[in-house]
Amino acid sequence: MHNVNMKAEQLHQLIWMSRPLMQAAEGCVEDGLTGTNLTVRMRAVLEILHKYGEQTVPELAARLDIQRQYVQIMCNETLASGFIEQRPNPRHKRSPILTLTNQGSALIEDILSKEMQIMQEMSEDLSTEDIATALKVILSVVDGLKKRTGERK
Amino acid sequence: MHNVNMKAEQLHQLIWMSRPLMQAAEGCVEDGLTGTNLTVRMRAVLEILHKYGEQTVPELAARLDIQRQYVQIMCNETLASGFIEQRPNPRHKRSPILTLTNQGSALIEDILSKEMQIMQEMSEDLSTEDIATALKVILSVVDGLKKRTGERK
DNA sequence: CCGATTTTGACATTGCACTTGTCAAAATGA
DNA sequence: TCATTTTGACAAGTGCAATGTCAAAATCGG
Repeated sequence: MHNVNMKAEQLHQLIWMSRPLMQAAEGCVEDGLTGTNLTVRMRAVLEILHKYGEQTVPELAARLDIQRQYVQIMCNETLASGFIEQRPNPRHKRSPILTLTNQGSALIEDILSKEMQIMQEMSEDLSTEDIATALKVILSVVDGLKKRTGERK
Repeated sequence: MHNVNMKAEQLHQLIWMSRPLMQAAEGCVEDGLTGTNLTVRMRAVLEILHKYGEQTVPELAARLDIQRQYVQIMCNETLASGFIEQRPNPRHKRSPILTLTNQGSALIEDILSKEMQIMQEMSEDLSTEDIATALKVILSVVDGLKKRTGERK
């Protein structure tokens, strides 16, 4: 009984660390972007393109889970700075496929490798099992929260 | 070596779950607020006052880690709706102490207990140790990221 | 006690990260 | 072929803040 409450309270505490965690992460990323002419949201576009390959704006929007209109703006900015380019889309003539330019590809790889180095440094303090456990718990919590949202609708 | 990279990648994945986690958490909280005339930020004011006791606006701002000017607005809204009230501050005559009204106190207790019930349900799938481990990892990561931010300055 | 500094509340402005709505061209599907 | 959907472009609005400024009040150092 008391044990149950302790679990619940720790879970509560864990969940509300998500905001500080996000802020710390974004701050760190932003730091790594100084001198690159990239914004955080342009970096996000490059990262998805690098990870999942070339794709259209609506596909990116689905992946990022934000409105396509806004993703369009992000992508137009990124296009303007030359880190991505458009390629004709055989499947849809109005919606070109976005791909990394050589410059964009080199840049995102450099950024990601520097970020990975930070990850490695930080993971030195932690065991493989603990990290895996933490990830598992978080995935489970996100899932649980989502299931419980909007269920009254 | 390969192990090191796996740790780093899992950590990376964990960190970028913070946004979905936060959104899911806030969505769930918002759900629990329907019908209460409370907004998420008013709830935050009530929660801090409930947890740490009566205090002034600047103290609240420090606790929430946001600008006092904005906290002022949040508190004025909460004052207007009658969930908190002002009490003269013996230590500072311009800065009244904010305290929960009976109504506010009952409301936040009700909200928190409903939230705790959700926490308990979710924690059923997870062991006490795993939750503790996850919390430990997250605290460590937040700490590590913060240390590495702005260090070039 | 006094003058300099700090704290506080109030108000105004601005920025950011999105969402929402609309339109027209184009593409798709029945 | 014709109704529906997709897409890019554009406009407007929203929520959550940060930032700047002011004046009254409070505090602090001598």
